[in-house]
Parts: sequence; C-alpha cells; structure tokens
Amino acid sequence: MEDIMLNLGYACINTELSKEKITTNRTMIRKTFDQKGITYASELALQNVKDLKTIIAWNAKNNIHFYRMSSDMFPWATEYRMEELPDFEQIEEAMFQAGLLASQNNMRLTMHPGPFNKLCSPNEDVVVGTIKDLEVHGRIMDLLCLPKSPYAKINIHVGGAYNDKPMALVNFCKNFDRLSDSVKTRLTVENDDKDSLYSTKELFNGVFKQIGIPIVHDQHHHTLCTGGLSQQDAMELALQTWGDVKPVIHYSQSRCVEHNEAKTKPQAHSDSYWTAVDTFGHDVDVMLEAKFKEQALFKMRELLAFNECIAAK
DNA sequence: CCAGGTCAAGGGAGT
DNA sequence: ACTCCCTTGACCTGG
Repeated sequence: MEDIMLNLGYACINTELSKEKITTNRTMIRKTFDQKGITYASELALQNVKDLKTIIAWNAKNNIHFYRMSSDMFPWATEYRMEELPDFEQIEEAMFQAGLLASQNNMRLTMHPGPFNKLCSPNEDVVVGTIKDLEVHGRIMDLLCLPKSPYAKINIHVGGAYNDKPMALVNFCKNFDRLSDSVKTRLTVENDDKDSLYSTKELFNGVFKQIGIPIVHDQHHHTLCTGGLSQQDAMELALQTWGDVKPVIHYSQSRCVEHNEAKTKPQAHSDSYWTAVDTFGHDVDVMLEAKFKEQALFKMRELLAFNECIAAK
C-alpha cells in the first residue's frame, strides 16, 4: 500500500514538533540584529539546523520523504558570510549530518525563497538583492550536500509584470545568467495565482523555452490564472520541462470553501483537505500547502487511500 | 507569563 | 497615500 502511495510533502513547520519548541524558524527583528549581531544569529542558526535534523528524522519515521525547508534558518543571512558565524564549524557539521540523514532516507529537500525575490525587476538594486538571497539558498543546499539539480529545487516566482510582461521575462532570463551554478542548477519557476502575473503556459514560453529551467505547476494557482489551459493540459505542459528529474506540483484547497468567510481571498490556503489531489495518472511529487501542515498531509493520505479503496472495488 | 502590536525585502491590488 | 498580502508567523514589549 505505502509504496504505491503518492510522495507527499509539507512546508517548513511541523506542528507536532513545534509544540515542543522544535523549529527551524528562529529569527529576530532588525533592531535585535543591530544590538546582538552575528553572534546571536549564529546561535539561532545552529539551533535551527540542529532541529532540522530532528524534523528530518521525524519525517522518516512517519514515512514522509518530501519536505520544504524554511528560508528563515539563517537570520539576516544576506548581511554576512556564513564563515563569519562563530559557530560555523558546528553549523557546517550539523548541516552535513542533516543532509546525510535526508539522503539515507531518500528524502527530497527543497526551498521556496520569499516573494521579495524579483529576478525580473527593472531596478538593478532589487536584482542585486535577489541574487544575494538566492545565493544564500544555494549555499544552504550545498552545505546539506544536496544534488545540484531541481531534485533539490529552489523555487521562485517570476515576481512582477510592470505593465510589460515581455520586458520582465527577458529580464528574468538575462539575470538568471548572473547566478552561480549552485542556484542555476536548482532554480525552478512557479505559476502565479492572478491573471496579472504568469500562468504555466506563459512560463513555458517565456522562461522554459529561453533558459530551460523546470516549471512547478501549482494547481490552486492555476484555477486563478489558467492562461486558457485546462488543469490537466497546464500540468502536463509543466511536466515536460523536468527532463529526468521527477516533477513537483503544488496542491492546496481554497480557504473560502472551507471557512465560508466573505473576506477570505480566493488565493488563501485551507487548513486541511477534503478532496484528494488528482495527478492525472502522472508520477509526481506533491507539495501540500495547508495550514495544518503534516496533519493535513495525514488527512490527504486518508483521502488517497479511500479513493484507492473505491477504485479497487 | 501572556496578549497585542510589530516586524527586511517588492510589487500588486484594494481602499 | 496607505494597507494588506504573499511560500511561512515569530519577535518583542509592556502589563
């Protein structure tokens, strides 16, 4: 049963472990960073990295083999070089051990840098800041000894439209060349959740055809920005971009439907799931985005198992 | 100890 | 011009 189950993943927080203060999100505000500096950043990062290993072990125990790591593991990481952290040697060792444990358990680890990354921006300062942040992500994955491939993807959105999508897409592709191999080999792009930004089809033409990086197809986003394609057609278009690497899709359900609150945006994610993800028969890894995290993943397992039960009859 | 206000980044959208 | 939101709430302060 387990081996025919879809490979499901969840993002960043483990709600069960966070009750015991096991988390990889320890950070600080600017004022504290100014006061305490990289000594404190180092302490937080070391604790985060140690807990990452605990989360990986927990995942393995629960037969979860896909996990998105937090971008907050290293507070203010763009403000210093990792080697400058007083605990760097310990951090390096802990990262190596965490990556090893993931690899031994065949666990796919990925990242999703924040919405402030705008590789397409016409503003050079914004691009420089984006490159800096992406390089931090690449470095983290290198320290974990993860593959230089979209198997260990660093997934971002194109980022902006500026009333001139062709210009923005050209910028994105041009600036891609300024990244190191650590980032280039892992970078993927995800479709957006509003028509003013980028559908899977637009990414296929504007990014994949130009620089060949894979597309992460988010099914929920697709319903809000279809580009004129059906769910299945758009997803299959995205799957073509992955080559030998197993593709990733994102799945979430609408908070509106779940909560029936008027002011909830259609983009918002639900707490949990009530409909099983449909992969249209394709072998893909599914990153689940729901507030209840690993608990929602367990719910999804039940939904999938129930469907298999029905199908078997 | 806790509730409530506050908190890096860019851009889009709503008020 | 201002505020909220985004892949993710966590931090900090005053009581």
